[in-house]
Amino acid sequence: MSQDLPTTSYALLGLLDFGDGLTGYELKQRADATLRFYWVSPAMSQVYTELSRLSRLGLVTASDDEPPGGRRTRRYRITAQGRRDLKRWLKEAPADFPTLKHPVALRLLLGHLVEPSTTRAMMQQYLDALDERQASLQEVRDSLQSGEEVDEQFRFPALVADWG
Amino acid sequence: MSQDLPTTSYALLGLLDFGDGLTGYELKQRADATLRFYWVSPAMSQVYTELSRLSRLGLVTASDDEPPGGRRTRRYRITAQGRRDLKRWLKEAPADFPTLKHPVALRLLLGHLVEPSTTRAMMQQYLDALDERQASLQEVRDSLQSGEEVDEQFRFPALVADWG
DNA sequence: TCCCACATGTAAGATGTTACATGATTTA
DNA sequence: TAAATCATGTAACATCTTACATGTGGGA
Repeated sequence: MSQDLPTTSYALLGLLDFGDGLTGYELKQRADATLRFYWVSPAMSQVYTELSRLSRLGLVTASDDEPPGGRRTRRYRITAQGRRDLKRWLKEAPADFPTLKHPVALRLLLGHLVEPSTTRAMMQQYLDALDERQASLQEVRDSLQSGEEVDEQFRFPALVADWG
Repeated sequence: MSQDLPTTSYALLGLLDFGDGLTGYELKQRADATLRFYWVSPAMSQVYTELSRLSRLGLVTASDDEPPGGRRTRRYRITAQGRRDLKRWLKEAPADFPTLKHPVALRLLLGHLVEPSTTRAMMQQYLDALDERQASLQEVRDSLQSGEEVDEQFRFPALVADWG
């Protein structure tokens, strides 16, 4: 019990900790809304696999709701053990470096291979998409009130925006 | 021929394009020195697997150097086909968003679970490590002269430094 | 009635890591 | 002479994605 899990597991566990009693589907939505800005938002199917692992390890409990003639849903809650393990991980895991995968920067570096116009077109495409993303981030921001988190979430995309 | 490859393949191909005739070992070093700032630097073993794939696809050629009684080395060069495919990728691939995996930010978000002192300790650890990283980045910077690339490379860690 | 959002999973496959295995050359 | 660096790979495994399969409920 309580071996080391991948960071994604702890991230999901953490999301469950302040939004208790979620379905896998809802959890994925939370992940898309928050996690994606400083971690990867796992695919739907991975959320389910992760949840069944956490359940197997006793870090979450599942409650089966199958109302007569209704739709089957399964709600997950973090257990005391889960909270314990999560805290332990927060304390003990080393402060790893952020990993950035920036395809646009990569291609900019290789830009000497193609005509400047192509690179410009790519950047334009990127900036357009950025605008959309910023808008969606704004929504997330509006939906929160606690100051601290927002700062952190906002920082990265703001910096990326700088880039243009 | 010339299907789509993962971004990492093109990244390595690109590195080969301006540092021709490298061994797998050297390629890995280049990747560590430059790629890691805006992409992941693949593990040694993956570099070799990737090179044999690229070789199989005809995008690179390998020259076997086995001097009598000496150490076996294999140097890789990008082919015309490889350069063509790389250019095609630079032109056609969509301008994907950067992906950030930021364990420290993640744990900051979950910080309410542990005592502030623990969080502070983690941040301190992180900042210390950042200092080292900045120093190593400075080296890379010094070893280059062309202005453009440096800017891009420098941007991210500088922003991360902001964070403290 | 048709489509979209909700809801849950399985299977196959790609990507990428760590551990293992081996050996030569250089430097302290 | 011992350790670090150079050099190349294989095997096992973990992570994560896409495609597939299935079905309910609500709204246009």
